[in-house]
Amino acid sequence: MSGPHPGLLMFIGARYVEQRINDAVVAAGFEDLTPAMARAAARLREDGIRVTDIAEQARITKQSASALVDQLERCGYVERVPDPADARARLVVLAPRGRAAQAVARREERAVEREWRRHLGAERMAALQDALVALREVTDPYL
Amino acid sequence: MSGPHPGLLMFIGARYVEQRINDAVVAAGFEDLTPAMARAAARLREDGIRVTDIAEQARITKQSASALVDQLERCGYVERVPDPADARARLVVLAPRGRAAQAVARREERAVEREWRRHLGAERMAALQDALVALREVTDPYL
DNA sequence: CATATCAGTCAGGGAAACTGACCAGTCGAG
DNA sequence: CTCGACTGGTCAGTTTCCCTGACTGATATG
Repeated sequence: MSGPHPGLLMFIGARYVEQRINDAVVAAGFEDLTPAMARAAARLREDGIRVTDIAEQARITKQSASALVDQLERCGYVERVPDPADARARLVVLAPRGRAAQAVARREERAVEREWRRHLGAERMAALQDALVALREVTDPYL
Repeated sequence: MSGPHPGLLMFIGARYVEQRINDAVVAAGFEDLTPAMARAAARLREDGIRVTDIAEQARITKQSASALVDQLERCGYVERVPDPADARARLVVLAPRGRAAQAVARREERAVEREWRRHLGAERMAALQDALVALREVTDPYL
């Protein structure tokens, strides 16, 4: 019919972005940051997040999330601080090193976006963004 | 600026499709087919394919590809037959059970596409497809 | 205050990928 | 035609990532 399935095309695109960002972060000297750690770290907010929430958003068990946070903590990317609102919980917050790595990742993300825009033109890029956002209503149970 | 990065949105969409297809295949009684096996099996062609080529296309090592084909073979989805053109090689071909599973997967794939088209409208769906195909020139080294 | 719920850890296991070393068949150059 | 380089594939061993199940301690609810 109309060529490859959009799902496959999205997979290719998503893999490309992840690879680009990972390469950039590693090249910037953060060599101990694995893709899985990065995926977990991507959920971090300024005001901290609970391990359980990371797990839920990333669709992994809290044990897996906890192990990844362990690694991130050991490598100095994050810290665990007590949650003032709930004595059972602890908040995962970015440490300075994590903040630096995140800046590199965001910069690369923007670079990829610029390249795509240059390749597609502003119009088609906007159409892509629009369609993807709209699709999210169907494909993302978190929203 | 303009909401989530397209790479993330693509990831969400791709994960959704993979999940839907996997669920459908499992529901149809192919419960021993893991996502990794399915990803390898998706590369199969009517006329057979070499393990090395599966590895290259799926971007995994030939050892990993070989292990997945082992599993697929053990579960009756594929067979390995000698390659008439090269005595070193063997061709991986679909067995009847694999053909049946593939039919289910293709049907679900089309169902997802229909749902997306209904949600977006034909026009935006076409724009999405168009942009994704164009992006592939940038993101897919295989083309 | 008793019980159910929730945050998180501990222990153990399995799937899927990797590297490195290796064998056997094929191909091209001398 | 044969010898070295290349290629298809396997074997052995390891790592990463994620899972289930059982558990502790803190909080919330009746």
